[in-house]
Amino acid sequence: MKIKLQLSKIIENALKNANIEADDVVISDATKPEFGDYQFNGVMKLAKQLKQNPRQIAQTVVEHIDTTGIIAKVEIAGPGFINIWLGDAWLSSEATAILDDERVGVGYVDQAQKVVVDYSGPNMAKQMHVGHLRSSIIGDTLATLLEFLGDEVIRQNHIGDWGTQFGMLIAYLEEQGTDGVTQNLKDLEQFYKDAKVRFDESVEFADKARDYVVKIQQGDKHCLRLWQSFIDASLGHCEEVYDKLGVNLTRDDVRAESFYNSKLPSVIKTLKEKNISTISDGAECVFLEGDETPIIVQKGDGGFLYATTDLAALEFRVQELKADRICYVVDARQAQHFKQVFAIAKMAGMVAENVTLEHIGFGTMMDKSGKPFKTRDGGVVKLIDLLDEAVVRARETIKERKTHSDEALEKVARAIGIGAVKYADLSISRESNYLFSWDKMLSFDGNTSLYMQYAYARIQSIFRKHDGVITGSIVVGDEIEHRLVLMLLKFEDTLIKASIEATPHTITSYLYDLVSLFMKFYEQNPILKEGIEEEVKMSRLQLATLTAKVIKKALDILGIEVVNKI
RNA sequence: GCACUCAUAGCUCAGCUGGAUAGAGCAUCGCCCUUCUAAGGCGAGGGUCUUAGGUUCGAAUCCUAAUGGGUGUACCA
Repeated sequence: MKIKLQLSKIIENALKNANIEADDVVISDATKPEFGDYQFNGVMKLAKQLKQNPRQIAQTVVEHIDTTGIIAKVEIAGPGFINIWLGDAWLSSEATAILDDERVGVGYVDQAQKVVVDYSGPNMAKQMHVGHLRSSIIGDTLATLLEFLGDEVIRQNHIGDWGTQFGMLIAYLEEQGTDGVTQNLKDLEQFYKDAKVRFDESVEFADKARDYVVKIQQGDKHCLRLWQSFIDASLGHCEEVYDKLGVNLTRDDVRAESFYNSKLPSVIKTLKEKNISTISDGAECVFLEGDETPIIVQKGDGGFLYATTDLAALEFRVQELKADRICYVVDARQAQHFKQVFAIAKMAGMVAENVTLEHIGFGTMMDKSGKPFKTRDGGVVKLIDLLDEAVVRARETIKERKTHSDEALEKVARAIGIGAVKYADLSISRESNYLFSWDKMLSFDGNTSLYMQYAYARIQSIFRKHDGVITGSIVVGDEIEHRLVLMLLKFEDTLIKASIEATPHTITSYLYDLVSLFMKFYEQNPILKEGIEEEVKMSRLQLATLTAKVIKKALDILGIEVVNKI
C-alpha cells in the first residue's frame, strides 16, 4: 500500500482545485499521535512564496481535500500544519483485503530496473573473516529487497582470485601435495601462514613463487590447474559460510577479478585515446580535478591495479549486463576509490549518464572497547567461528525455557543465533561503525531479532491455543488497533524507502515499531479470553495473522528465519 | 599537509530532502502475572543535540569556522 503517494495525490488535487501552484507535495508521518496519522507541512513554504497568511491558505486547502475515501479528518494546527487522520473503515477494508495476499499488500515498482549488486567479494587467498560480514549481509538484503519490489537483480561476487600472493600459494600447494582437492585446505589462514614461512625461509621457493605468478599470467597449464584447484577449494569455504549465514550467493554469481584480465588493456586504450590518462613517473595515471594524487591505472612495469579492474567491471556491467543501477556494497573506507572510478568511467563514456553508480558504504565492526574487532590474540576473527559461536550462545540463551527437544533446539538455536548476528548488523545505520556485543544482540529486549522472533512465536502460540479456523474481516475497534493496522499498511512505504536509500535499518526500525505496537495491542486487547464477542475475536485473530505475515516477510527480506516456538 | 567522515541521555543507537514539547533500548527507580508465551506491558527520572557564528517565520537537520575522534591519501586490493 503506497499510502504516502495516495495522500500526496489528494493534497495535490486539493491545491489544484484551490488554484494554488505547488511543485512537490511531501507528506510526512505525524510526529505525534495527537497530530493524526500524517501531516502536510508545505503550506508554510507556499505562504511565503505567495506572501499570504499560512493559516488562511491551509484553510483553503483543507476545504478542497477529498475526505470520502482514505482520509477521515483533517485539521489545521499551529502556524499552518495540516494534520491528517485516516479512516477506520478504510483501514479495516484495506487490511482485510491483503490478508490472503502473499505480498501482504506490497506492490511493484513502477519502472523496474536492472540492478547489479556487488557484494561479499572475499579474497581467495584467505579465509572469510568478520570484515566480510557486513558486505555479505547488507548486500544480500539489498538484493532480496530489490528483487521483491520487482527489479531485476544481478548479484555479482567480485572475488579476489588474482595477484602476487597466488604464486606463493600454488607453489606451496604443489610442494605439499597434488592439488586443492586432495590437499588439506581446511584452514586457509594456516596454509597462508605456512606458505609465507616457506617463502621467507627459502630463496629457492620464493623465486619459484614469483616465477609462478608470471606463469599463471602467461597461461601456463600446470600452474593454472593448480591455481584453479586452489580457488575451487577456497570458494568451497565461502560457500560453507554463505550456507550457514543464509546468504544467497552461488557460483553463478561469481565474477572474479581474473575474469576482467583480458579486458584491461582495452580500458587503458580507451583512457589514452580520450586523453584522460597520461604518463607520470613511468606509470599511466589519471589526474582528477581536486585530487592531489593521481589514480594509477597501469604500473610502470605494465601491471594493472584494482582501479583498472573496477573500470573494466563497470564497463562490463553496463555494456554486457545492461545495468541501470550498480550498487557496490563495500567498506566505507573505499569511498574515495569509488568516487574516482565512477568519475573516470563517466568521463570516458564507459558508463552512460543515466546509469546510477552507488557506493553502498558501511562502517567498521568494533569490539566493546571501540577498537576494530579482533580475537583475543589480535588475529582476525574467522567468520565461520563467529557464526558457530552465535549458535552456541543462542542455544544457551533459550535452553532453560525447555520448550524444545534437543533436535528442535538445534534448529531454533541456528535461526536465533544467525538471526541475531545479521539483525544486529542490519539494524544499525549502515554508514556508522558498529559495536559488536553478544549480550546485546541475543537479548529479548529492544530492537533485536530475538524480540521479533519471540513476537512471531507468541502469535503462533495464540493460533495453537485457538486451534480452529480464522475467518471474517479486520474491523478497527479502537485507537491501538487503528495504529496497528496503519503500521501494517505502511510496510510498502517502508520497503520503498529502504530500497531507494539502500538502508536495511529502515526495515528493522519499522519491524521494531510494528512489534512494539503489537505487544501493546496484545496486552490491552485480549483475543481468546472469556467474554470476547466472536466477531471481535476473529478480527483480532486476523490482525494477529496479518502481523505475523508482515513480520515473517520483513525478516525474510533481511534473510532471517522465524520459528514457531521459542 | 590535503581530502572524506562522524560528534544526540551515564552506555548503545534512531531522528537529518528544515517544522509543533528531540525519541527508543540498556542501566536506575516504581507498578502490573490464579488471566492468550511476564524473556512481556505501563510509568518516572535522565538532554547547552560538541562549540561559535550564519541562513530562515522556524535549525539536531542546511552553510561557514573551531575542537575532538575515525578513515583515506603514487605504482597492494
